[in-house]
Amino acid sequence: MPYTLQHKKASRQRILESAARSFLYLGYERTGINEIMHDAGMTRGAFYAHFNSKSELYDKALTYAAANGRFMAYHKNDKVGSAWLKGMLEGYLSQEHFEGAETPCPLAFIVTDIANREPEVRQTYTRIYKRMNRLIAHYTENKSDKNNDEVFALTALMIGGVALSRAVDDPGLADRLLASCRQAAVRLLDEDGE
Amino acid sequence: MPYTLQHKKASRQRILESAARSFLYLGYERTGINEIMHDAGMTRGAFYAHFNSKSELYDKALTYAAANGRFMAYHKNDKVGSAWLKGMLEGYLSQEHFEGAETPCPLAFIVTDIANREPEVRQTYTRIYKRMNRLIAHYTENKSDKNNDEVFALTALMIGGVALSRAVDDPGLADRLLASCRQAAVRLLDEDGE
DNA sequence: GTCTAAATATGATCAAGAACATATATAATA
DNA sequence: TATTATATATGTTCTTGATCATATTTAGAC
Repeated sequence: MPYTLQHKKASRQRILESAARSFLYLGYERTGINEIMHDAGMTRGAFYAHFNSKSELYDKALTYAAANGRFMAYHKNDKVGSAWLKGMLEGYLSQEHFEGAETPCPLAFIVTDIANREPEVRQTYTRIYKRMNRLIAHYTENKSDKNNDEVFALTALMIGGVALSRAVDDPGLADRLLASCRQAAVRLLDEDGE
Repeated sequence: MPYTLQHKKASRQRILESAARSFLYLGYERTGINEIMHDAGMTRGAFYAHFNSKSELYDKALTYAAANGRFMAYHKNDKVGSAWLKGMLEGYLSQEHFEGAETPCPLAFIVTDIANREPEVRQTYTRIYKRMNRLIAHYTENKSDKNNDEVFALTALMIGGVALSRAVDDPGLADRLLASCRQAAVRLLDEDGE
């Protein structure tokens, strides 16, 4: 048998990394297989030994980006309760996140692209979104036993804030709007805590 | 002189309408000049008598969509203060808005597409976004004379909520998250009012 | 009615990019 | 070292779509 299995796995990994970066920053249509493969140190032909289509790659890259993204990074640390929440908010609604973070949150970077993608992709996106909410709800420790739907507003605020700060032309405006979102997010959290 | 001037204006109008719809719902790359012109009752050749490029059309369609969009529609009614605000929120964060409204808000429908567009387009987007904030701030009537940056969080919540509800796979989830956003928005407003 | 300038239509060009088919290079095994 | 299965590379096809050049139609002016 040729080429060790880990060689192939490493190649696939590099493809996923470069695909995730490109898809998140340039969107679906503007990223090409050629460039992705070139960034991964290969040429286009090798692509089809790893994935069946561009759309499938998008799906896998989305999952990959979510697992390694800014948000999940915070999940790993050992803070608890509101300390975790505030730290996560600071990081998520930050300047570094929207401009050039290595691992941005796909939920925020490609919200608008998702509606036109294949059903599988939308399903993947939805799953990731649900997980994000579930995770935050866990840290919120809502006393009342009603559902945790308040979290939806918080995540919408986070995702909207980051997406907007990226869209907007004016860096100063981006900073101000992120600051405003941080404040509002904390306020929403404090109320829910009661 | 051939063709009356209003004839040309009417054609341009139809192009803008069909372009706005297509750009908002399908995004930049998935909408083609051919289809836009066909929807407007012409063929591609006629396009260049009205606009210089697809990118220029996008810019103009964005402005057009903003002027005729869901948000501006509410600006015209005669409600005042918090009545206006709550009505606007109900309409903006509504099911009809994210699924198939004739005139959706471009800020929410194409947030993520903007970062990769030409500078002129980003400038236009930013201008529209600023106007939205200014308008809401006007109705908020903030007592304190500090800046009105709290509005940024409100609009981020609105835009994020609508964008997410469109992305998500599950209509029930979309409804719940919109409801959550409506509640949170009102809460944010009530606090600012003090 | 004829003429003319501008609006619209048709045909052609050109580039980009996904997908595939075929070639080559690799590394484990015998 | 020869073999072989598989990873990667190269060349090609095909489609799509923006743009442009050239026709044709239109409605007002003479």
